[in-house]
Amino acid sequence: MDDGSTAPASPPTLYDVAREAGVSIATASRALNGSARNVRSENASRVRAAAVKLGYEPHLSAQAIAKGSTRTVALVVRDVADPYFSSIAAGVTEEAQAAELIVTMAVADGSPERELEIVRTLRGQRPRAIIVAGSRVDGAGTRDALIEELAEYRTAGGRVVLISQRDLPFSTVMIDNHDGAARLAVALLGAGYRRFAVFHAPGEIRTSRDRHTGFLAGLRGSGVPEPLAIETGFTRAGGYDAARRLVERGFEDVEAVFAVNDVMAIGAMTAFRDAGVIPGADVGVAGFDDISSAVDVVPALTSVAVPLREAGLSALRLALSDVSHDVLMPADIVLRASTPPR
Amino acid sequence: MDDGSTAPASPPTLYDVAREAGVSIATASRALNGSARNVRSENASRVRAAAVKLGYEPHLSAQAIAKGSTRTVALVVRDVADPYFSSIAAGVTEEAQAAELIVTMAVADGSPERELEIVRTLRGQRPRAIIVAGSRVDGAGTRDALIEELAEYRTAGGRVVLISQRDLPFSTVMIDNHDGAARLAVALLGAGYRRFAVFHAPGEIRTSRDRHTGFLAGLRGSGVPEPLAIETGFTRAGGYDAARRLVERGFEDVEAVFAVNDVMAIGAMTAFRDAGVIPGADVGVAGFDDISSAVDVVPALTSVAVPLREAGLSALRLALSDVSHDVLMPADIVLRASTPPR
DNA sequence: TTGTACGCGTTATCAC
DNA sequence: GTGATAACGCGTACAA
Repeated sequence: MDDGSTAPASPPTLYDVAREAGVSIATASRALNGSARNVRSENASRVRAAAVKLGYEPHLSAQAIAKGSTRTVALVVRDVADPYFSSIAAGVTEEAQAAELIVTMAVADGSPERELEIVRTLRGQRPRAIIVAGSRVDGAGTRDALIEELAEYRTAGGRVVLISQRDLPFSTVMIDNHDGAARLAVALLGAGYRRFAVFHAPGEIRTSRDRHTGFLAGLRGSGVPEPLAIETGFTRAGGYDAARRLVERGFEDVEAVFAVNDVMAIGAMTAFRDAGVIPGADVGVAGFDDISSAVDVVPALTSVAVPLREAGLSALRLALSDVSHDVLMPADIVLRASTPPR
Repeated sequence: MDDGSTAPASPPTLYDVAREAGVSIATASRALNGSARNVRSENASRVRAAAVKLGYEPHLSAQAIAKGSTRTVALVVRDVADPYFSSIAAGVTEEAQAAELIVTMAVADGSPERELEIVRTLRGQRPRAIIVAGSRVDGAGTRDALIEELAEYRTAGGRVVLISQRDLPFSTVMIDNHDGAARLAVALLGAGYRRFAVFHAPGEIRTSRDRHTGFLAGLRGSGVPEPLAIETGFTRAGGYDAARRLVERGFEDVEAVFAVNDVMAIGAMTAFRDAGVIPGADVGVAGFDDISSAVDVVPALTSVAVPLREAGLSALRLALSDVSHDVLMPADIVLRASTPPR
């Protein structure tokens, strides 16, 4: 077919290495992988030399199929560019490197269908574990389908770990959304705030809902009026938009805003300022997650600190251990200048 | 060996599906993978039914070894949690999903040795392409080793694409660091600034060096004094620290600071403020990258916008195309309140 | 249209 | 210690 001028250039195989070293393929395998130390050292070094000379690198797929197991873990997140998920991803990859595992990452983009499809393809990789970081959305048949897919994966010997809320029957690294938000509410009450608005995402997003209801729970019994709820996107743009709408509506009846995550809160702060409203002075603002930029914004953002990187670390550790339980990541309230005492 | 109470639970294979459907393994393969449409539709549906019933998912490693190619691309970054890299990663994964490719990600953590080691293991995956996002560091033998490793991968049929500067002999998506910084310098001169400090990273970091020298080049001929150069880390903490040092030293002779990336600039702004120095008013601050938080910081940060996500998209597209050339991502100066005209 | 059989690169089980 | 050789799960000539 080809004119054959250039070879198809396929990578060297173990067979090539063995031939180069003048030994059998079996010996070459042993020398390189060394499941047993029973190779004459002279031969071993010849093989190693041949390997580097040829630029040989073992074919992981071939190893996987021969050994019946991979050194791969799969991670699915909603959006890598979001600091929330990239922090988790950083934790997972860090722990993976330590365990000499390769991590493959997929982005669900907030779509349950996409998420399901991703888990399906990922299963084909036969990864040691699949870690799904909180893009979970309630309702729809996709939820059951996802459960089934993950369950099949598990019965086939895979480990699955979820990060966020325990709303699916799998080991999960839980973020203390409800209680964290409740304690934030109490802290804000303590700072003298009594009239609130909550910027939240649509109800199918579990994380948003838990933080929202948690906040309300924290307020309960204090006698403060029911917070104004403004629904918007779970993103910076969503926060910006909600704040803009709040200003247009008039915000005389709200002293502080709780946005269910920091990027929303930060977007809201900018929107406020763009509208001539000074965050911290004219209106308090609080978020959730305590992403790193929370301290670089002005005024510094009150938030609920969640050890995201550690959550990633624990998730993989949990996946690799053979016990199956849950882990709760603590949430710490951190009051900053965006909610000065009043 | 085992008491056999619970089966080892290995995933169903194509063979199981074939048996369940009452056809040969070849027919099953054809029905599911469908390289040709020559399967009686009745059989085809039986096979598909059997597949879903058994929860079958093709073993990607087995397919890879049988077909001789994977549907995988590898991405190596310095730090996922850094918005610079996570934006690139977002672009790469987005394009990958579109091409139905799985992306495996590794973190080099700023260590050339680690980077080399990563590329080596990644080669074992036999990915379609390896994309290395600018953690390149000059000097040391690791550079040549990396070149050789990537070259071997390429001659073995792999595609390699670099993101950042064209300092290695491979297709690269170039960020216009030098020229962007030069134009920023000109813009700042135009805004009336004449005495500068530059916060830069150690010289081995190419990106930092290029932006630094580019800035100096932009100043050249204008007759302004040589900028004060402060070396620090390439991170937010580095920026914070540099600013602190500058304040301690006294900054009467500097009107504006150019930090070679935005996270450094943002860290610097916070440090200035912590020291009672108002960014924008007492000292101008400019960064590079135009990460999303640049507009959420106060005052909004002057920066050089680089389409990072697009860089990721192009990188993968370039890797998949069979031409081998370079792509230059434009850099746009965006003047904001952190460098008001004076 | 379908099934048999071989090959992909590797590990593991044997004999030697 | 070493070398054949049979797996591993799948694709695909080739023959039927």
